[in-house]
Amino acid sequence: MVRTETRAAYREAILDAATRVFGRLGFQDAKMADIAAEAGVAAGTVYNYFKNKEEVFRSILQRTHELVYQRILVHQQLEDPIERMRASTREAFAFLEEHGALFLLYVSIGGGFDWAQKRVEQALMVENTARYLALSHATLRDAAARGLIRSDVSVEQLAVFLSGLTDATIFTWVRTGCEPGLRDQADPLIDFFLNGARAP
Amino acid sequence: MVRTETRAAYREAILDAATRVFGRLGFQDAKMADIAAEAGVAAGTVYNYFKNKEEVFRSILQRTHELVYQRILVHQQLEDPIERMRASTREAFAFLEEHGALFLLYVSIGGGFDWAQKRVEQALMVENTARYLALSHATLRDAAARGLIRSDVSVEQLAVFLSGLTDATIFTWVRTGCEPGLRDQADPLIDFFLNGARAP
Amino acid sequence: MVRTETRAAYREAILDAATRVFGRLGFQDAKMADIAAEAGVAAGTVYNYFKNKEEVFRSILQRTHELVYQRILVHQQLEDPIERMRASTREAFAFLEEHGALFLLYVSIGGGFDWAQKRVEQALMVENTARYLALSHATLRDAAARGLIRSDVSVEQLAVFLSGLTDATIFTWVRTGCEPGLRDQADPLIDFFLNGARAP
Amino acid sequence: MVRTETRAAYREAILDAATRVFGRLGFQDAKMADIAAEAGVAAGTVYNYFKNKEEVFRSILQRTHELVYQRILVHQQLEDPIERMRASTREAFAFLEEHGALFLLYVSIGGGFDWAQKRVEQALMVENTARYLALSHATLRDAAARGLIRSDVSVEQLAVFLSGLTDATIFTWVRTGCEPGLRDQADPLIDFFLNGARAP
DNA sequence: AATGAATGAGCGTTCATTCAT
DNA sequence: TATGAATGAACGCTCATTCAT
Repeated sequence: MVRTETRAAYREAILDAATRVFGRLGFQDAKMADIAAEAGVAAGTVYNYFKNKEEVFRSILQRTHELVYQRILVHQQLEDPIERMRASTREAFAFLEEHGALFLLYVSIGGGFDWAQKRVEQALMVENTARYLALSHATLRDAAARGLIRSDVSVEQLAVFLSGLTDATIFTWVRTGCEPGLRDQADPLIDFFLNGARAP
Repeated sequence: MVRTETRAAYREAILDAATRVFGRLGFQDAKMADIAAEAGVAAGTVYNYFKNKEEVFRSILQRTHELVYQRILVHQQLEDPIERMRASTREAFAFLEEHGALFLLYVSIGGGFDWAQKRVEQALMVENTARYLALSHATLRDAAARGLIRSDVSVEQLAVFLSGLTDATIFTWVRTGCEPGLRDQADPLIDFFLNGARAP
Repeated sequence: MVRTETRAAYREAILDAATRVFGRLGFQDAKMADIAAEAGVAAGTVYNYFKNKEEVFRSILQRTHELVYQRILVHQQLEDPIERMRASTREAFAFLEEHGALFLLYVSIGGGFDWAQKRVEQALMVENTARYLALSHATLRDAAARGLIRSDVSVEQLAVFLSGLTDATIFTWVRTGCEPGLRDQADPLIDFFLNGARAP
Repeated sequence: MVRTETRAAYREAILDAATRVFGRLGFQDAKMADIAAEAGVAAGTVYNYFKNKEEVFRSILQRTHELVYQRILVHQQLEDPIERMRASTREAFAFLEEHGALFLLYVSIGGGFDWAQKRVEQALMVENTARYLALSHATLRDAAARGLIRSDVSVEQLAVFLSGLTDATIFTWVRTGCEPGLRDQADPLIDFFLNGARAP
């Protein structure tokens, strides 16, 4: 039992360290030696827990997605779909404020990573993104059924827009230095999503 | 004069080649040898025109931004700010449809590239982004002044939302395989920007 | 006593496992982990019995040589030196048929192993080879004394030829897939050794 | 042209250096850095001429085999098959005396090299060995047809014996320090091959 | 100015060996 | 004494960049 706990602790420590290092340097510039040093273990030790650098990265991604997903999932029981949207967005923003570096990591997959052959990662991304989208679709469908949002635009299209607004807000937050207060932007975001820019 | 033209032609040829290669492989996986081969020149020749790999990348970015900016600039003379938005978005989408690979390149900067020290690129990105934003801000300010859009949300905030909608649309387009028709999504996008998701 | 027996049993089990693994992969490609796994013990355990990988190898060699030597020794009491040769060769071939892998191991020392500094192994080889040669020399000397073989060629030279014929036969046997029947080639070999290729 | 010559010269220089290093240290212990240093080039340069370490090795082997084969081939026009055997053996021994290190290299393939998966090398070996054997078979068949050697043993079997005698002689020569005089052992060897050890 | 080969620093990964439990 | 995880030195190979021609 102790063994198992120790192993798990090592694994987590390495993932934590890797998250910091990847967040600081990006996938390519992060060296396995950096990660090991940050975790306070020998270089070889990392390989006792992960097959290679890519798997370290993949594991962080998976762990993070799982975490965020679970936290968002909690709010899906809210009756009002609009409230569900607000709560989900707020939760996602809160998570980012707590784990700033993670986002940098998240973003870093968007591009340089595994461009061509190694679409594997992208597949993983897509799969995870799909889970979020499924929640979003369900909520929007519910809202449409209740007449709360327009039905002349598909929920898929609306979900794209909603995620766009969310991502843009996050990007801007990161660009402006991750100042506290991101989570307060959830409600204005949803308001805009609902009402648009047209003067009332 | 001929000299100058020849130099310019070489330069352009290399940038064209590099754009294709970066678009295909991403910054990290693209080798200088690949670029040289694609351009039909020797590896060393690339270094007669660009200091290093990074400068090749930077130059593509700059050239592209300039191109897009000029094409968007043309529409800024439109009287109606809403029309300006529509035209600008349409123009940006049209450009992407014509130069698909460029976007991949653009995206590739989002992440792995220049993560830490090399914030230089990001500065360049920010600068260019700022130019677009300035246009966007001006248009939105104009629209607000004419009472076409709400004034209880800052134009800066609205610009963020607008760019978010645009980016999300582009992302989705790329993810679904760059099928023709992106430019047709400009109007629905602006409509949504103006009206939001609320049932009318 | 039990202790000692247990230790000996462990040692033998590890050597057996190592013989299989070395035979399968060769010295370089065989990992200590492989050997430990094959023996059903932990990696560290191997080091309780052998100083290092090299000593494991050396021990196998020694054990094998001892075994073969003892089996060959039995036949040295035969009166007729020619019969002694036949019996010895037959015995060696029989051993190889029973322990195919061992030969692979034996061969694997011929080359990559211990090339430079590590001449130690070669010394051990030479020493063991010398024991076989001593038997061979004695037999040939006996045969020469009885006028059974020519005396115008030194027994040392004849022993070299005899071992060459033996090795070549073994090599060919290995190259053709270790098919059963090697031991049947002992007599034709000795016949050739005695009579040569000249048409009678 | 100069280019081609220069390239060829580099290639040869690297192969020469590699032959010395492999001969000194064996395949495994020879480092690419050693080879590069011995050749007086940078480590990376070796990779401009050979895909990897294995290919360097393979190339040496091939080059050597070709050389020896050509030298032996010259003597195949001799009328008398026995003379052909003598000349071929003498030629092979002469080559070894001139290129001592090569044999060590040759031997080093016998074992540690490419044990399991990498049977490729062995295939190459077998192929080259086959060429020598073909010559040997032809000569022996010729001798048998003329009634010079016995016909109750297959030429294939006799070729195995002949190569065994040759290899054993070489081995002994190497073991005793590569003293000059190897080529003088060709005739006694053939004599033994023909007459065997039986007292006349 | 173009060429294309030489350069060599740099890094992911392996695995024999050690050591705390 | 067995365990099995931690260790870290070692090395093949890549590729951006330089430079002689």
